[in-house]
Amino acid sequence: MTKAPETSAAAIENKPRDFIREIIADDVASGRHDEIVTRFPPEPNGYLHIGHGKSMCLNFGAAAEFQGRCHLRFDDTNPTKEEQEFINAIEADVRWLGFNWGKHRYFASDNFEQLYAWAEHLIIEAKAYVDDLSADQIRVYRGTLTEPGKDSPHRNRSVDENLDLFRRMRAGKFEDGARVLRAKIDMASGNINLRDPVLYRIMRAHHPRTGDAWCIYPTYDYAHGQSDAIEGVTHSLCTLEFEDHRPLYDWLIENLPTPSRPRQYEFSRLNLSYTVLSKRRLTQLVKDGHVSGWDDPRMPTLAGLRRRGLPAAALRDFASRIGVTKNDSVVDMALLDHCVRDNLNKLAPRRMAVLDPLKVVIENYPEGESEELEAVNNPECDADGTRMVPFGRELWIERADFMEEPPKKFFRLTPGREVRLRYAYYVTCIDVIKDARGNVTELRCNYDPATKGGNSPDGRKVKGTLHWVSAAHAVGAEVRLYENLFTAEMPGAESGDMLDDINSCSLDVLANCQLEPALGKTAIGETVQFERQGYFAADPDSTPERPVFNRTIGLRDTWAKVQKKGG
RNA sequence: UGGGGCGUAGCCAAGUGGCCUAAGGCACCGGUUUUUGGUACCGGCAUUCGGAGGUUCGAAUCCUCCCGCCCCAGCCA
Repeated sequence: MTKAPETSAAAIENKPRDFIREIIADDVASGRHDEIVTRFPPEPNGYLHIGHGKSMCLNFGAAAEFQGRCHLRFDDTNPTKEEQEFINAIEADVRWLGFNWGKHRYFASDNFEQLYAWAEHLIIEAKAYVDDLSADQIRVYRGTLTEPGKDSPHRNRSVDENLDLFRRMRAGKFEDGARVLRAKIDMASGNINLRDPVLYRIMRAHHPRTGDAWCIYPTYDYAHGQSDAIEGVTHSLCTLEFEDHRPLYDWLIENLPTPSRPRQYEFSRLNLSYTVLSKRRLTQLVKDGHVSGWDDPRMPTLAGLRRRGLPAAALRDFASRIGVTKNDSVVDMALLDHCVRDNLNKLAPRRMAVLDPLKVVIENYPEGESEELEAVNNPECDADGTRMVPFGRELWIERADFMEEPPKKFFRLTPGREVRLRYAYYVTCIDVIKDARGNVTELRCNYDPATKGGNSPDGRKVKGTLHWVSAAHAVGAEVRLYENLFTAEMPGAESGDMLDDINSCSLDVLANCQLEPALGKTAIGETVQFERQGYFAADPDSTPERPVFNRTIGLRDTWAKVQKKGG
């Protein structure tokens, strides 16, 4: 059930599935490159989310389809925000999603010495200069969106003076922020990125990779394209907001003696309804404690989705379904849900678990006895075989599966009605026990021994089939039910503050769930189907005595829809 | 008001002048099967492509104008 066959089929047919692959296919056809090389370039300042997943599927996927390679490159040019913890987490997430960078793991910081040398080259060519203006002054000189900027008074320093100043910047002779190196392009350009962009800034910060070797650091614009060129990247794919950086990307490549000529192409970033995907906002959710951490199962981070129980293959399937374009779009969360159900339906073992238990006593079943009944592990996969499930006189069923006064289309248990207990027997409710306040506390039923396994020899039919757990054998557990983190499709769209749309009911912890015995041995991270309810993944918080499950996603529930319609 | 992009159904998205009275998927609505009210299967769901003109025998695809939305004024990426 992996997606690999589909991917290779697409590669064999060599059918571009989006405009990026079309560009690559054209370049392959024209023989522009010997080998296609892409790169996935995260900054290690946070955890990867599903939007990065889309990017990885594009970069690693397209490279593989064209027999090329994809590098993992950390864009680590700002040591004030980057941490080793994030580097480790990112690598784990890329691997989990199913991608392999082989020996091609790079850091922009690997290139610091070369980047510095090229900066001197620009200075010597009179294409870069050291500016003494403060950050505030530079902003003023930059002009506005509609008004051109003004040249800095230091724009026409001599090459020698610039070289000297820049060397002293590197040598730590100046305070943080005292000077910057700027490209000398065009202060009147309509494109603000071309108004003498900053290439280097002075920043005394400990870098996770280079430690304290540097006190000047290159900016993204200066480091990124040159790192692409050094690595031999042919297609540098990024999101739309970098579109107007492309002239600068090209300017630098054209004015530097780089070993190759990469090209940048832009596609639209992923937006998903009912969640947020900006690193700034995800960081805020974590830091302000609205979630338990980066791997909270409600988070759209890869770590969160993994803990929630989403299979990596479902995420890859999702990526291929949403496509790659330049349209601003918001993908319906329902599509992700569908991909998850589709994958898990084929692969997840079936088990029985009662989330909200109601006691049932089978009056005509002998006291103190029990038996084992055969249950199918996965009707979608015969090879998964069967298992034995214990049955006894006292059972747990789902409270929602009984109604004393049922509405018209309620097919489940009700006084006097016969239903099937899945893989067990037909039972009929003969009495309802209540407490002083009138709450149902227990059901008394009779079973028909001739219906063992769940079929009646006389061919009589029942409308309802219920899941159940033998009370004597049940394993107690905690189950965590999740909903979307936000109640609005686009959090914060109305008020400007996403917190106004946060869903206060996004987590519901059920402490008294009863599971069939086999569930007590579920491996952490494994996702199973609780029959008739949904898919659930064993959480790392589980202990041998008490498993904890996260609801990955519920089964489609047409009964809930019927109920809703009925009133 | 400068620069750069984008507009095909509720959502995503094919389409690159004639086979488009516009693929496919999600969602939704019907129905069949069913020991999961799950799955699977069948059927429905844009005479119309942001709008208006124009070119053409013929336009979602070409041209013109207009409208709407997104991004850019970090020494963030």
